[in-house]
Order: sequence, then C-alpha cells, then structure tokens
Amino acid sequence: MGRAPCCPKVGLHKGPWTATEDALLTKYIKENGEGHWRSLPKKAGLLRCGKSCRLRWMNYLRPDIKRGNIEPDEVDLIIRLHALLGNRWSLIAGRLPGRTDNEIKNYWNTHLSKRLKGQGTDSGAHNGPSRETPGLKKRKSNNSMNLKKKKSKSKEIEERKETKIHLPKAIRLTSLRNVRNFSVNGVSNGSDDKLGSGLSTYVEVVKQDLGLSWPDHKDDGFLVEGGLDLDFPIHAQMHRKDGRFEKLYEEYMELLNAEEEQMQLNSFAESLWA
DNA sequence: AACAAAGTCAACCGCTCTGGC
DNA sequence: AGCCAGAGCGGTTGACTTTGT
Repeated sequence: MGRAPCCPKVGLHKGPWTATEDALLTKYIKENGEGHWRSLPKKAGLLRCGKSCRLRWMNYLRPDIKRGNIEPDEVDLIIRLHALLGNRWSLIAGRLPGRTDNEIKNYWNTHLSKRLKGQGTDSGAHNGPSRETPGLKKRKSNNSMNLKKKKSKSKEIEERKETKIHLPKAIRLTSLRNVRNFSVNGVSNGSDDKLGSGLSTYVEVVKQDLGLSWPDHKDDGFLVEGGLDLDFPIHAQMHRKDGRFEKLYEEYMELLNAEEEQMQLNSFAESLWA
C-alpha cells in the first residue's frame, strides 16, 4: 500500500515556473497571505501542486529573498553552523537572513563539501549526503538547448539578482529533538547522553565551535559543572565582529531558558532521549 | 564551431512532524 | 490514543550553464 500523493499528479504543471505562474502566485499571496498551500493553487488559478507553490514562494518569490553570491562571512557562518548542526539546512538558513535552505544546501553540496574535503575538514560526515557527490554524477548532454532561451534565461537570472531585499526567514523551531542530533566535527554526542550534559555540551559546542571566548567558570556566570547557569554576561558577547553570532547565541540561550528548573530540564531530557 | 564533461541550482519526492479532531 | 491533513524538511534529480578540448 503506497502513501497517498499530496495532490493529484495528473493535469498539473511540473518543472520550471513561468512568469505568469509566478505572477499569479505572488498576487494571490499578497492578497491572501501564505498558508493553506493545498488549496492555494486552485484558488490562485494555478495548475500546480500546493507543495510546488510553497517551494516556489519560499525559495524564489518571497520579497525577502537575498540573491547573488554567498558572501565570505556567510560562507564562514555556514561552515561553522554545519559543523554544529549537521545537514539541518533550514536551521542554518534561519541564521542567514534572506538565504533559503535550498540555496545553502546547494551551496554546500557544490562548493563547500568539496572544498572542505580537500582540506580534510569536512564535517559532513555526520548527516552529510549519503550518496555520491553531485559533481560526480553522470550528465546528459543538452543538444536541444535553444540559444535564444539560454540568453533570456541568463538575463532573467541577472535581473533577479539585482532585486534583493533582506529580511530574516521565519524559523521553525518546533522540534527540540534536533538538539540530540548535533555533532562536532563529525562526532555526534552519544545517544546515551542525558540532557543535563546534553545541553551543556550543546552550549560548549557553540562556545568552541564558533571560537567565542566565553567564560567557563561560575563566577563569570556561564557554565556550571554538570549543569547550566542561565545568567550569561553581556561582556561575553564576543570577539566576533559579526552580530549573527550574537543572534545565534541568543537563540541557544532562549532554548536553555525555556527550561529553567533542573526538574524541568530532566523531564525535557527524557522526552529528548526517549 | 562543435561537442562533451563538469558545475549549478530550481524543483521534485518522500518522509516526518505537528496540531486538530 | 489514533487518524488525518497540512506543513516543513532533507535528499535527490535533471534541466540548464559554463568550461575545457
């Protein structure tokens, strides 16, 4: 018995979106907002799967999408976050305003994984792509390519690159279970770890991996042996020039603050490692 | 110029998670 | 508790582009 398809496969457009489809989708979302993706295509007059509409909007049409080359500081952040979070592209993307998970995933697979492999520092060992590298795939030749189409496509891409607005992408932080999967330099924290040390390690990882000079003794108000001190000093807000690290850190602290009492932490632990 | 190989990235697929009932 | 629909995620594909011969 197969899984029911998300939408009827017959009679729907697939493949690259046309300008008309983009316009219809954009117009509809501007008027009605995001969401209800399954019913959206019909209401918007699109012959597309709802998932396809969502993807197109999220990865391409949203006004806050930042296009163009990934900047060096973004690359640095991606590498560090990947070492920290693994292939959790949406989480990584959430820390890179205007960048999409798909974009980062592509960038990683095409540029960084190879580069880091070459340097012998590829942390992709944890959850990295399980199959062959995309670049090693067999490719089809494309003799049928129409030159005119090529040119217009290039122009279109260039035009889109010029129109970019930067806003943070909404982050789904629904599953704290993600925490259990993080790893450092390819070494995952063991599944028999308990939350007390798990969250400590989590913070420790941030500290080490992002190269932040945070105090690690009680007086400076951060890590406590076997537990957490939630009074994190402002002055530890780092030697990093890039404010994204601060933001990232704040998120981690938010996560920690969610469970202030040790008892709560413990029950949280149970749910994590169950 | 023609072709093939390699690289890029938008889009798809299938699975999981979440929340409502 | 179990089911279902909607939404989101990560892996993969393949069309398109660029580069090399």
